[in-house]
Amino acid sequence: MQRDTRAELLNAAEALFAESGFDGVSIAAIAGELTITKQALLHHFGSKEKLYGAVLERISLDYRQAQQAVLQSEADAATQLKSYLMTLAAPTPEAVQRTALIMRELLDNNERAEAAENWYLRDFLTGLTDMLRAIPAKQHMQQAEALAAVYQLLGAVNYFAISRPTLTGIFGTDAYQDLQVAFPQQLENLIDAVLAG
Amino acid sequence: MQRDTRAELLNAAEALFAESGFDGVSIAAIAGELTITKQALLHHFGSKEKLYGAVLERISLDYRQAQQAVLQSEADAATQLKSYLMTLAAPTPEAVQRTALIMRELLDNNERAEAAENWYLRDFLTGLTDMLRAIPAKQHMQQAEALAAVYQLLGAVNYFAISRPTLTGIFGTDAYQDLQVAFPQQLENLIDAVLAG
DNA sequence: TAGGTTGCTTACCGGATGGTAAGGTGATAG
DNA sequence: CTATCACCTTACCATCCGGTAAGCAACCTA
Repeated sequence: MQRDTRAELLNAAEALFAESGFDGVSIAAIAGELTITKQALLHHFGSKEKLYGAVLERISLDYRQAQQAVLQSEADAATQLKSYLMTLAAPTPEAVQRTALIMRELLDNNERAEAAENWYLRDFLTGLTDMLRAIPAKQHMQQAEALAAVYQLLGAVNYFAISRPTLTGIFGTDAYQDLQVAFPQQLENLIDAVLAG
Repeated sequence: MQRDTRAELLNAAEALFAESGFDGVSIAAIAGELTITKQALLHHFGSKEKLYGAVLERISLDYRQAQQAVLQSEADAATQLKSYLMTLAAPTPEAVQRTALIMRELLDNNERAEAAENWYLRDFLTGLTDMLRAIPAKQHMQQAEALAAVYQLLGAVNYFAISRPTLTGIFGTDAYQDLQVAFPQQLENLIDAVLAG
């Protein structure tokens, strides 16, 4: 399979899985995005589950790479972690899409527990806790404490990202504009408060 | 329809919708939980969408009632908000279930945008922002700022709640036990840091 | 006792789903 | 020139889905 064909298929699958979930999308719908038949898609990926796995794998790799890039900057540990979290909070469509997909994965992990995929997330999470514990004031933290703290920061970032449709529905698009301005400011406050404490 | 029959049906539907999502559950599966036929369930609720709506409605009502209960306590505003958030973080199966269902709703709201359901969440959210702005040190906050801050706290609480399967899969059940102990401690730190700032 | 309502049942349906089987086409390698 | 292989097609299938139609027994009411 051609490199870019595969990438385009993964792009389409990622977008649709993020939007409607594994059960909410048919492979025919994914194939239709690129005017390919359902059977051609199955030919490339074998099954719907494997396609979904390939999407997850690509995301985890990208996440890890972004983490490594931040780690190689010259800034101190606290600044590195903060800037990485602010990057995750960027409201670009691609970032929001992936946030949604990961959240769906967390929710669905009960039933479709593909242990294999977890290992990618493991690196991502331990990378974050390492970043936190690299901060001088936080070196006393136990592994569990650091992970809990990191998880709370992730939640603070990600929960808002997936709520745009609901929030605009409730408060209107104008109010949501204000929210989009206020959110990163408040997030900065929160991160500073946590990292200083 | 009998009161308790309806409640039992809603219980079963709530559990299954939370576990597998709207598309991941068939009405036959829900009916099977109470050993009645799919058609009996349809007879009571009309359609799958309406059943789902009834589940959401009951949850929102309960959320609002719990909020009102906290508001009628004698404690100061900061303590009220904090104790309410800690209540939301309680890892009881029922609370986790509802957290998962609401999160799925946020994710699916794109396509199945039933505007009606949003209004229940609206009261819940404005109730929270009111609680925040009742704190003397926070009365200067704009509506959008308060909502953003509240949303971050909600995310910090809820993201962890739905991640148990994934986290136990990655780190094992023993490590997850430690996490469950560390989480509320860190959460208390975080809430204190935010409310004091 | 007649009529309506509630709470179910069995029977059925059209459509969509994930997946299989088999065949064809064009490029590439021996 | 021929064999292989990647890539894609049409044809087909068993299964499950949400929803409709019609009927039936129990019960309440007039």
